[in-house]
Amino acid sequence: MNFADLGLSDELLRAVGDSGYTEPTPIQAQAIPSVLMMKDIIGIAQTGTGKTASFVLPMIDILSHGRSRARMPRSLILEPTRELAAQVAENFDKYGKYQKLSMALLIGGVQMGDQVKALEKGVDVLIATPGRLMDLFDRGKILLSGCNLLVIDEADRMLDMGFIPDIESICQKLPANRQTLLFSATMPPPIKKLSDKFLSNPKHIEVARPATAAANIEQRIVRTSPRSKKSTLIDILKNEKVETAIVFSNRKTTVRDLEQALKREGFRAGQIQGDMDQSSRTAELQRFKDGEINILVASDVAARGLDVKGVSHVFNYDVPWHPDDYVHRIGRTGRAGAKGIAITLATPADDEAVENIEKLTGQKIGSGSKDAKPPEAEKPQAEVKSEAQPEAKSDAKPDREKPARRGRGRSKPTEAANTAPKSPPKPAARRNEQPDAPVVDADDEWNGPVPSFLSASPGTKD
DNA sequence: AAAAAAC
Repeated sequence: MNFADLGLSDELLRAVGDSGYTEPTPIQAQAIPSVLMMKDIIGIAQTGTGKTASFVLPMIDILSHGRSRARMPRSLILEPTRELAAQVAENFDKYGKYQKLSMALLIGGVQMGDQVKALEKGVDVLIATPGRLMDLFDRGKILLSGCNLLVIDEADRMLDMGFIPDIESICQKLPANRQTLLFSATMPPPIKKLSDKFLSNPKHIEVARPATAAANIEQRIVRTSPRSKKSTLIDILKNEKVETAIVFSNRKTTVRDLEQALKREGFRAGQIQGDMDQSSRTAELQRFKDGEINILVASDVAARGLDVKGVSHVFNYDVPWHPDDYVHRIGRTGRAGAKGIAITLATPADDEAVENIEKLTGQKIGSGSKDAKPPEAEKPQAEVKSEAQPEAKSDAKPDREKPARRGRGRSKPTEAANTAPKSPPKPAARRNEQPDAPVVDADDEWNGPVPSFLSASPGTKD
């Protein structure tokens, strides 16, 4: 399977090729032809599966025909956090470079002026967080009646954040005959309801079981006490050769304190959390990507979706109270089949939270992937659902009009394109265009500059 | 228990 087989334009294929990709990930192979045929889609996939490109690529081709009109964007992408929205915008830049496309990034925390100006000129795609979008809409700056393509990304996260009423209200402002793509890592009932209400006859695509930890991430737990937590972390950071790490904490205040403490210890540390103004958030992330700092202390604002290349370690300074968050956090490392190490600091009070995580992932944290088999073994725990069929015979074609088929039935290990290949995990510094572990790979998500010591030059292949 | 998101 090759990108060229998916029905994309030459310009787009060139841009994709420039980025060093040749083979689509399973979700891309399944979604792209359908999106091009204007079908609705429900994609069950986490970030890191190549999900973003699965809608960005076909959208660029769809939008390259036709013209935008003032205040009437032609498509809309909704994202839960500002950083994710920015990340998607970067994808449009990267893959749309040979086509002319206008876009506006509508997120809070920044001046409205430029956003309004862009809207007035007319844009092909709007990438937005719900709050700012609603705000601008209420101010009469946006008409959504010409918006024929809607993407709801990270729907379950939107649910967590209480955005569903906003999403519903936005959906109702769009033309009824639009195309809608909904992506979610899980399908809790409210999301199911939402999709029943706002999607018509969607094609279901599921590429990875939600809430499984990737086999290439070595998970460790370190028992400690609340009092000695900080010194424990510092010891590990010093003794283990930690190249690049994201340190997650449950509280914004802890993030702040910890960043200070690490700096005092001489670490090149920075922070990202929601109490910082947007410019600082952006700047800190950039410093991390640039390699100016190598330790990013973060709240869960950075837990999902953010993909900075080459993060060697993830620390849970606090055990997350929702087991889902654990999976998302550790997914910031070990991408693309590279090895990653996730270290969780646990105090006795965290016992229950740890148990819940182990229940969810079906593996003991302490022993990580050690007690089982090496990552490249035949059947790692965190195997992708084998039902996702990258081969997709010709049923990428329109004939398939089954509604709500929750394709649970088949579990034929097909061609194995989506089961872990034999190849050994690639070193973290390697670029990859071929996910070994679809649960957490994805160079496609983040497109910004990368710490030079973390990544090979783009386009470099093994 | 927290975090995120508009002004």
